[in-house]
Amino acid sequence: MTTARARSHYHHGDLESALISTARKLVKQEGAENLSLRQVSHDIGVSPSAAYHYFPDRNALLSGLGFSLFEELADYQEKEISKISGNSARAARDRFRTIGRTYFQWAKKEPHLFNLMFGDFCTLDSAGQKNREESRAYKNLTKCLDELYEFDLITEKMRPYGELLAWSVVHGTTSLIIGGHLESENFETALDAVELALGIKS
Amino acid sequence: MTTARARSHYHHGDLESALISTARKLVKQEGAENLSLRQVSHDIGVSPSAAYHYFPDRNALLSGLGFSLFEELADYQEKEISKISGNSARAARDRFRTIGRTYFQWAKKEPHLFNLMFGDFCTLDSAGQKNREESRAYKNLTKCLDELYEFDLITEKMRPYGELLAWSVVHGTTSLIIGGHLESENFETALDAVELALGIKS
DNA sequence: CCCTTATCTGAACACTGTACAGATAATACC
DNA sequence: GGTATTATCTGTACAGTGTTCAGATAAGGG
Repeated sequence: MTTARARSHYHHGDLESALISTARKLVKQEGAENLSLRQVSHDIGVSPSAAYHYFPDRNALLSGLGFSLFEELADYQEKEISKISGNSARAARDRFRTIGRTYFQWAKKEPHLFNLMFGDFCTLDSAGQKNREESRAYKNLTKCLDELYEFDLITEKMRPYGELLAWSVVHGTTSLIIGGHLESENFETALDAVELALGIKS
Repeated sequence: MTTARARSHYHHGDLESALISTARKLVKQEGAENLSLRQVSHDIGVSPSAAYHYFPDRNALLSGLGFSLFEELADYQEKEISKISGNSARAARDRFRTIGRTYFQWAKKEPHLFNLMFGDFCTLDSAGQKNREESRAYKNLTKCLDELYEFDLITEKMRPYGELLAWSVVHGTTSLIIGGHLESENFETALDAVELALGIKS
């Protein structure tokens, strides 16, 4: 019972995840709009039409990849956050900045993958699935802000705006920087602004 | 001396702007990634290779379109801002909100065009040109914030962050909403948050 | 061992971006 | 006004794309 590799060229064994992972490799290099289904198939060593058994069309493959990328981002965030232990106000603040920074750093390291996640490709059809995973990253943010509430680190009147302000600033600066409309240094400045706005760090 | 239309099918007369405007029409409908150069040429009634006299390749046409869209957005913003006359603090605040709202409304009305402007397509090669026009929209924001400074409507400590905070929140919420990750109502809430953060409206 | 079923192939179609040699018309010059 | 020059556009061609579908192949259950 070999798990993945098959000796014959027929019956690859794990085509679906092979499609996604080599699609990931190619999108990472060339961007989503330049992904060729034929190239994916060729790299795996399989016929061009084989993919159609797992994905109805090219967009579906990109959506599937996009979905897995939201998982990947959330995993990365959680891994980094878990490095900061402790129940202090200081630790809570560090975790807050880490949430934003991991978002940015991930995008900065994989701009093409980031653009896929928030571009036109996987938005339409698989929105349901995506939002579920997205909410994992969103829940990390929510949990972190709750922690700040508990330490009374956020101005009363700003509490209703915490998540929205933090997410939109982080996402906004990130995508503007990725798109070349803003310099990288601005990201930390923007994080400062958010902390000031929420009352942290005063 | 007819300006544009030529009677023969040769020598269209104003092919470059015809290419951009029908590209605009098609991108608006189908999105930038689905734009076909052949379709553009066909719609104009010209040979597929005619476009190559004005744009080295498909991306260059999209870049040219993207460039013109930044002008269009700035024009729209300025038109709406100019409707608010007066030198009062109230007018300054209205203009500030209008800057953000026009940005959002334009994107909401033309999501595909918005995605082209901030997507992968026109970022790389024509960055210089784009930034010049972009700065027109950015200057509108800067001027508006200066007005708010004059009326002493912005907290001292938040002044260095005004532009960055406003732009990133507006752009962030806009692109998240366009992408389907956030509901439209959140935009006005985000504007409220920015005003609160900067000290306006207190 | 055969037969059903999932999996993959191969050839085909319509379409794409792009290159290039040549046709066409506008323009400059005499 | 007629002619040469130049910018503009056509036509054909090529390689590559997404997608479809009939059929080949292997796996697994009876």
